[in-house]
Amino acid sequence: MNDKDKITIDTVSRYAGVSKATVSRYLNKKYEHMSEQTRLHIRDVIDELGYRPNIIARNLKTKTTKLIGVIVSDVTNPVTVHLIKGVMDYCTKLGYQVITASSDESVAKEQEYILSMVDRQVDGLIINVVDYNEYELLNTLKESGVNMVLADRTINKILFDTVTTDNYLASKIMVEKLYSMGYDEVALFSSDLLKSNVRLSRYKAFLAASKLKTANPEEISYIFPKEREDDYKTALQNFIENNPNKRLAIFASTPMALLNLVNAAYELNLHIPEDLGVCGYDNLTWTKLIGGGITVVEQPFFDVGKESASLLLKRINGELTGPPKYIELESKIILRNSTRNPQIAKFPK
Amino acid sequence: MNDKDKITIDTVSRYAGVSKATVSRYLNKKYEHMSEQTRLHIRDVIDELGYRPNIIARNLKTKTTKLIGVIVSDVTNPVTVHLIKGVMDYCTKLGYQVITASSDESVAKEQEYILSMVDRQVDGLIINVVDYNEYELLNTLKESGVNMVLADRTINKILFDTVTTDNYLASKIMVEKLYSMGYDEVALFSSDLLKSNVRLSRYKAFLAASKLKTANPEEISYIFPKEREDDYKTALQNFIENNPNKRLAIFASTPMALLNLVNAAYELNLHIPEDLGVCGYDNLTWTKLIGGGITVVEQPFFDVGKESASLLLKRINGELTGPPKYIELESKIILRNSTRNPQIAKFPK
DNA sequence: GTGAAAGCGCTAACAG
DNA sequence: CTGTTAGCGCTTTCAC
Repeated sequence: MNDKDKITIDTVSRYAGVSKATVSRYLNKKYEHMSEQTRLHIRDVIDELGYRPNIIARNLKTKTTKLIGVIVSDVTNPVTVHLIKGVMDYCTKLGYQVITASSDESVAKEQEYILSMVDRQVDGLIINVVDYNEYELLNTLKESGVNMVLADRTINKILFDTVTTDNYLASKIMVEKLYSMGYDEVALFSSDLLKSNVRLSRYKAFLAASKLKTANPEEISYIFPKEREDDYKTALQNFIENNPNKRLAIFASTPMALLNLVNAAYELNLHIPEDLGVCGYDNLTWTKLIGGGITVVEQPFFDVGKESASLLLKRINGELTGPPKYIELESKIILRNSTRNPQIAKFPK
Repeated sequence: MNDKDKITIDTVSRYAGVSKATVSRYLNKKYEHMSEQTRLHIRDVIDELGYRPNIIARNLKTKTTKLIGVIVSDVTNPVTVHLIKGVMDYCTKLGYQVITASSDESVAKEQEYILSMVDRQVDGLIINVVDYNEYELLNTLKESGVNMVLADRTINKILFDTVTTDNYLASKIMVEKLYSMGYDEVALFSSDLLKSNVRLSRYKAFLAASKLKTANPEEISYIFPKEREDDYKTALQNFIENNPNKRLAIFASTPMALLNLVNAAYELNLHIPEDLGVCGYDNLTWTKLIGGGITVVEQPFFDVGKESASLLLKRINGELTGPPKYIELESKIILRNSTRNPQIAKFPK
């Protein structure tokens, strides 16, 4: 970053005894109408000088930055992280770089980051939206032709290409499977579902799957807006006391709910799977270990990222036109020990 | 991204009936020598037009991008992720944006990403280096005055500001604590330690702490370059068989080793903490749950990121000059159930 | 307090 | 096959 001896395309052209245009052609690999001699010569001069083109100058001229902005609701989320990796790997391979931000579940931050990325002239945006409501800015962006794809979380009005997973279907199958394995009653434990379509879909799927098996699925849907340990314990105790002599299972529709559920079971001295069947989202490391393994729904998050990037770059290059696509990738149910053994739940000792 | 009706500083100046220079002053909040009237007027025109400055053009002129590059060895690593978050939060607050890449433990990729980020004129770089060897590029960068800080992982020659954690000290204390709690023999389980100073420090600390307590600490240092489940099982069995009638504990110096160790114990039907004391790195979610909680060393990774960013931005702004700083942040030992109960190990049934 | 003009480093017609 | 020229959209002296 020394200022004096900065080497620009001008330096190179002077040393090589050619024009800047020719050097530029070389840089952009437009060798067609270029003598091999000058090509080699320019190469040598560039080598010798250690010249590196200034991308910013190029960006200004070409009005394209080869930058993709990614805004996720939480970078530290162990699941989201694979989405980011999927985006990165795909983008990197095609010569794009990725600029990341974490909205921390705040719509205000999300908007702020969208704007600052657009200001920075990113070629496109991949967003894991905080809220399922479309807002003014999104419409404006849409109108002004900003390339954007929604990953994982969706908004109610399909304005942009969207890549997500089969939350409804996978959850429905999961719950149905529990019943068909021999459980008499399946409850839902979920984190707060106010803002995300993802959680809502899983909830609806639970209701749909339970409808034919139990009287009031709403009554055994436990939602935990505060994620308080005690609430989980109370709910769990509640569920068991209200269902004596039944084989019970719980579907925890978020990793947080699953974690808290497992913890509550531990604290109440309930054994999994002897006293209680347990399954949930997602396939985190610890789910392999606890109680000999917990049955989970695994979402293809790397692929969600990859597919999002793929759609985005296709839009950017004009390879894809027309109305927004909506893609659901298939989740996988991983059966483990925690749902192995439907039995009458014993009351906590 | 419409081309026709693009609104530039020129549009604004024309509408406002002032010069581009004045608008530029407004944009950069140089209100000192500016009548309130024109200031307000320009504000209104900008509002009305919905003008947004083109950051790229500004970057080209000012030769500063307010972009920070972060290259980590693995973005999906649940620990690293907090480092990134620390960097992001700090940078965002100061108006910088973060461009991220994952070297996937490849020095070649690391170099490639460094170069492409430098080409993109990032103001500075934060790197979680793959290898402790300094290489040519690093020296070149150093000489050309590129601002760079090394986070978590270090290189042997201190070329750049470095922020890491007290790996040696924390590991030493951890092992000493195990002995003082009543364990007779403490083994080390570690992932491959070829390339990272982090792992090497922990290994050396183990040797130092064990020296006075046991004859040949090297012999009970188990390294697993392949991370194969069976190797863990064999090693564990080995350690126990060779130490009959002793209270045994294991220090797993990486999360991977800890995970595999716990799994191996499970498979061998060894109970934690009844048959075996276990502790290790890092404080991942699942360590709270397994066997009523596993004792771990928790590294302040968010702060490592934050401090790295802080140093970097200080260098960039010239608030910090002189030789590279080397900072070790303090880890915290979290005592849990897994080391609660030093007992004679029973042979696996 | 404001404007004119030059230029950041590159690309892309258009000539030749 | 190569050079000339005119910007991209902004900032920044230097005048006035």
